[in-house]
Amino acid sequence: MNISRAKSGASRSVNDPTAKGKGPPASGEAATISRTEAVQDGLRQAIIEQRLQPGAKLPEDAIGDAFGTSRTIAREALGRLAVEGLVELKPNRGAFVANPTLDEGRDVFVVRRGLERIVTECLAGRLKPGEIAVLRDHVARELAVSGHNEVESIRLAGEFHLLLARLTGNQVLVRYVTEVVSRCSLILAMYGRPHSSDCGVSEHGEIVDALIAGNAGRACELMDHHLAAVASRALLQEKAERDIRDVLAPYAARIRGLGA
Amino acid sequence: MNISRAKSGASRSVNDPTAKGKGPPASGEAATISRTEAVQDGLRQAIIEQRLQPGAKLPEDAIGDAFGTSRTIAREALGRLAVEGLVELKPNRGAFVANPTLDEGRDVFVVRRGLERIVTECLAGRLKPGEIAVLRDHVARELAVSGHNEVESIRLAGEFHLLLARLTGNQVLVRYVTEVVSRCSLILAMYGRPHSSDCGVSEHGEIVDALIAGNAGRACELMDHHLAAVASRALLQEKAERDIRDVLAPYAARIRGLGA
DNA sequence: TTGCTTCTGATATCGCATGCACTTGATGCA
DNA sequence: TGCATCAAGTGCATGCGATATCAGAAGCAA
Repeated sequence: MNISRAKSGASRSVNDPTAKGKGPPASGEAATISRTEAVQDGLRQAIIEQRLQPGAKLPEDAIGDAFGTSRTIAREALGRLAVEGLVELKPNRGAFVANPTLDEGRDVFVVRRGLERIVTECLAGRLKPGEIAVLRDHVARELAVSGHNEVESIRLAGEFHLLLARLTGNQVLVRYVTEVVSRCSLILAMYGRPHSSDCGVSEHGEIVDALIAGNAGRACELMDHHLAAVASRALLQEKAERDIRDVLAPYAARIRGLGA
Repeated sequence: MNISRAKSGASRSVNDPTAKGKGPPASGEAATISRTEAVQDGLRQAIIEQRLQPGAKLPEDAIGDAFGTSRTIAREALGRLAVEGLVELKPNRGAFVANPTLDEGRDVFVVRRGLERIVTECLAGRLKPGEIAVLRDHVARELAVSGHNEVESIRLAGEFHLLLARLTGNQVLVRYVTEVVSRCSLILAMYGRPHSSDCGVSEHGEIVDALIAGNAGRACELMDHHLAAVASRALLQEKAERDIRDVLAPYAARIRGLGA
């Protein structure tokens, strides 16, 4: 009844052409495909924020219900998230929140460092005054919430990197950086230390300075160190025992001890 | 009748788990989702080989018919190709083969150079004997067809870069490189000179040599020059007048001349 | 009357929901 | 422990309403 047709208010409101940020009919990836994208974005957010735990099952029915759409839309969104690497599709079994291994995490960070290096090279010395203002403002906001709003802090930190990517004007780069930042968020949530998973704000500021100065070499170096630091904070072995066998190993040992 | 159900021989044969190249059930992007992927691959190939001209309409019905599936599958394949950038989706209008502008082409090449730089850094000095043999063999095959089989030559050239990416073992990298190589193929076909759109084979050989020698710096330099050369050959203005307005401009001028 | 613009109906195709068959994993039973 | 039965949920095709484009008709100006 509530899904009788596109009259469901929630999904309709989403469908209205709100954020059409792109240039008019110019570049490739045209206007959003509405509902699928809405569900995709919602799920992505939920996964990144760990509202959906890694490994959690994502039944098409349940997602359709939750978003007020049919399984068709849910299914398509899941397919795209699978391409992004945030969801794992098991044939005939369904979709699950990705549960990346530590090695996969390392791979993602390797690619991210490479991509952000391109961003840095594209931007060094080419920032316009207005863009500089936006960046400075962003860093200031990061500084403001730093220390007393963990969630927002992490969100802004990711946003900083996306902002840089967008400033290149290179849509391909934007897409890839968006993807790896998402995946890194998930990986950080899984393996990072609870309270150090955000970027160092001061490092962001330094990077902006180097970009403005037009010192490409230094900017790249700073960015790379910055990401290396994030990665090393993220990819700690300590929380890497998500694998059930590792988690259960000590218990199993205890039991074996009893038996012996 | 022929689409009564999964009895259609063509699509079934495709569905059988043939190429499951990936490691068993290990990493993220699990087993292929069969039919959708088959259609996606078929369309991708057709686009890259220019059997489907840039800008050509891709109706769901027609694609479904062609592949012996329903619109559902065709639709999903088109959606994924849109994410890849090979297809453009216009809301309520349908799908079209991407028609990238020269600027978009440049963007893709920028990202490709960055990605392949990562590949090179990952590989330098770490190739195992078996892998070296595979690479040498591939270059030899490129040399063999070079000059008298344009199509195969281009295919092998792209394959060389994919091969390198795969050797890194980094699945994220593999996916991104695969995508940009596809898009570069399309761009080369659109804007490149007819007979120089393939990679220089000798350059491939040199890159392999540098990788084996473990000279990361030189390998990166070679790779970057190589791709810069490909890009410069590709992104010529001369064929950039695909935009109808540009193509017709001289004719319009003539008419205006008559009128005046 | 001729040519141009605008309106309206027809058609093709999309967006989405839903139904049916089939696979998979679970449960009960020998 | 091994096997048959069953339920849950995916995989896919298809139907229905919606939307955009196009052809032709009507209206209007020259």
